[in-house]
Amino acid sequence: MLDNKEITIYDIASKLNISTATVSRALKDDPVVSKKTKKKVFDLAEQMGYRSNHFARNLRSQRTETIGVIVPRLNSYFMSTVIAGIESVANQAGYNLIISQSSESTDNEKMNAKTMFNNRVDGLLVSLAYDTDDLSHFDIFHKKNIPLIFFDRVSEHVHSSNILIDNRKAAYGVTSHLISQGCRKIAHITATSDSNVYVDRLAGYTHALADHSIAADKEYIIYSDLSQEAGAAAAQHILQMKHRPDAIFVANDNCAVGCMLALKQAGIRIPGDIAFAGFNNDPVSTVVEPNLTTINYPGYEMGETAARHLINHLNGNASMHIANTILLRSELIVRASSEKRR
Amino acid sequence: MLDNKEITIYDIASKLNISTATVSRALKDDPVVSKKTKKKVFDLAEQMGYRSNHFARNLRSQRTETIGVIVPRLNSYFMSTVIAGIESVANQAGYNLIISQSSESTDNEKMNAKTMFNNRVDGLLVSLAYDTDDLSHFDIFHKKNIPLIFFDRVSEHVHSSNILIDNRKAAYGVTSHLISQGCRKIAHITATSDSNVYVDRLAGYTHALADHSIAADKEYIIYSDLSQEAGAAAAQHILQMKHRPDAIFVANDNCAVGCMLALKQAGIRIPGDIAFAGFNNDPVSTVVEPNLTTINYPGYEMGETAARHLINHLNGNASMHIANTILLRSELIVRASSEKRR
DNA sequence: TTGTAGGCGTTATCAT
DNA sequence: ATGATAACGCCTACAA
Repeated sequence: MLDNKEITIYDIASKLNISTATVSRALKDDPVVSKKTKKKVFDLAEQMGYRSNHFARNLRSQRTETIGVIVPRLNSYFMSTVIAGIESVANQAGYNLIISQSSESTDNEKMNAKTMFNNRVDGLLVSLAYDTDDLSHFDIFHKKNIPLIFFDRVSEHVHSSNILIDNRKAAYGVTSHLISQGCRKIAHITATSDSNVYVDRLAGYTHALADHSIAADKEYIIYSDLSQEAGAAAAQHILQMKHRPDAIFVANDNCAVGCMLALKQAGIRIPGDIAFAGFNNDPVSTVVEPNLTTINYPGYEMGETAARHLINHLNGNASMHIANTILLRSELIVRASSEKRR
Repeated sequence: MLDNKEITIYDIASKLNISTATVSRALKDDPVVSKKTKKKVFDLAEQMGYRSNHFARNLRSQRTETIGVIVPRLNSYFMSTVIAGIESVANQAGYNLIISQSSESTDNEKMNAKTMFNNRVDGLLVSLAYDTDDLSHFDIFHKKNIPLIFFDRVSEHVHSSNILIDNRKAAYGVTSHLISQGCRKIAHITATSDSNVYVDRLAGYTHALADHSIAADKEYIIYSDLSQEAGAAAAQHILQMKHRPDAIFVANDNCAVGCMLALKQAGIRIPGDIAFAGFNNDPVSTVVEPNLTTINYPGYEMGETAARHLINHLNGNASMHIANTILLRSELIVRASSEKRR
């Protein structure tokens, strides 16, 4: 038995012989309505299976209670963790999430942004695609005063906040750690991307070398797409180098693992011949043998922070302009892959 | 400079001295409108920065172009892959996604369902929480004729479709494979859950043993929460068993990996002493050594199928009642962890 | 081919 | 404490 007829406040009002205005007020617990009336309204609404119509409400109130999320990929450990964090905060605060992925394509990102805009999200959380440099597709949000927060893959945009970790510092720490283990010929595998994430990690690596008076060698900077397969390919390249590195710092764990496995297969001992460090603290880092030294990247917390920051702003509880950039703490986790001395 | 004033079809109509009806029709490319008028409308709309108001439209049309998704957890490899699949199809078809996680709690699931209902999703895709057995919180959807599709963690509900793999058959295949490798004392690590997923895998395991005239031993069925830590704990249990198994089939890869690592640490050789098989084809399965034999679970495809199925139904292109259950193909991937003979 | 006008369900403003 | 009523922006009979 289907009852497709939706109950509206008119139905409740007419049954109770009161006005829709009173019903509307009662339903939102307006203190101006008498307790008696409220109870009658609540009970009847419950009994008739009333549900409020968000669209009518949004149409009136010009708010949607919806947050848009655009990420490069949904199916990575890191990103799904971030999204779990966002969801938990948003859900608690009564906000809905609409989520889309750019698949690392700036064109998709533009379309996604437009969709979000047309859906009139109250605010937007974005992690940029690999090679997005022009941010003009986000201008419309600023024009309509819709708050925009970038996380992880961020970009300097005058009117938006950024939430990220200090990639430079983290990479500096990793590299220094490798140096402290006696390594001098340290390679770095990074992405062919201008994203802050990889640029900053490279900068941290470079600075650490310089601070320890180790000459930088261009040959030791290897560009890839950071996939596990790319790690294996990088391994082949490394095997053929004249001056093999004695340590490799990879910009993410997945790629590090691919590289490690391939080198091991070729008879290289880790960390004996080559020490290893990754980035992210992905689950694979505790599965690969030896376990991978890495940076713990607090994805869940980043999601929570981004969502909370945005919602606070929407509620007028905090000004987004004050905290233009929020840096989350990250930490070095030393595991066997880099312990040459113990 | 902010312009918060929204452009409506009224603005366009009055500027062009035509009616809103014509503008509305032109905007949706109604063939009844003259090309000339259409062009004028399009151009002006573009120029004025018009965007249609979904809420007004939804309020009229009683549709939302939104699909709700409820999953137990967002941050697992499998689930994020499924969601990526859903997103790609939904986005292509012009549907939005609103996503929430039950965190394996039936209470959360109920709240999520209610939220989805109040948001008037056009349809709902659900993977059930660990211990949901009563499905009455989904009755409201059926009452309003809102299509509901379960995937992976499903349940027999008269009015909904299920999309899953044949867990029983897959588990039967895994177990038979282990038997073919010469194993006779095969343990199974599963979840303390009545979910079809684990019940069916257990059934497949049991049947395979029976079909090969191997006596089932209750001691060989180990219950856990299937986390990596639980795998390690199971390993301790196994080490203390009088009659140690010579093979272990674990209901997911994560837990299998945790168990393998702990056993290896204790000096057990894999597959020599104990062969291993998991389930899901999670990335860790190709990182652990030896690589883990597993079942390839087509998560992305499952997401695509679920979304496509739902959208077809919403568009009236296919009846959901015809295909009440859709089984996706899964396949055994044999890797070193189970190859006793080669 | 275009226009008129009513209604989708809610909320805010003004009265009472 | 409650009611009447006008928006919110769009769509679609029906009329012209």
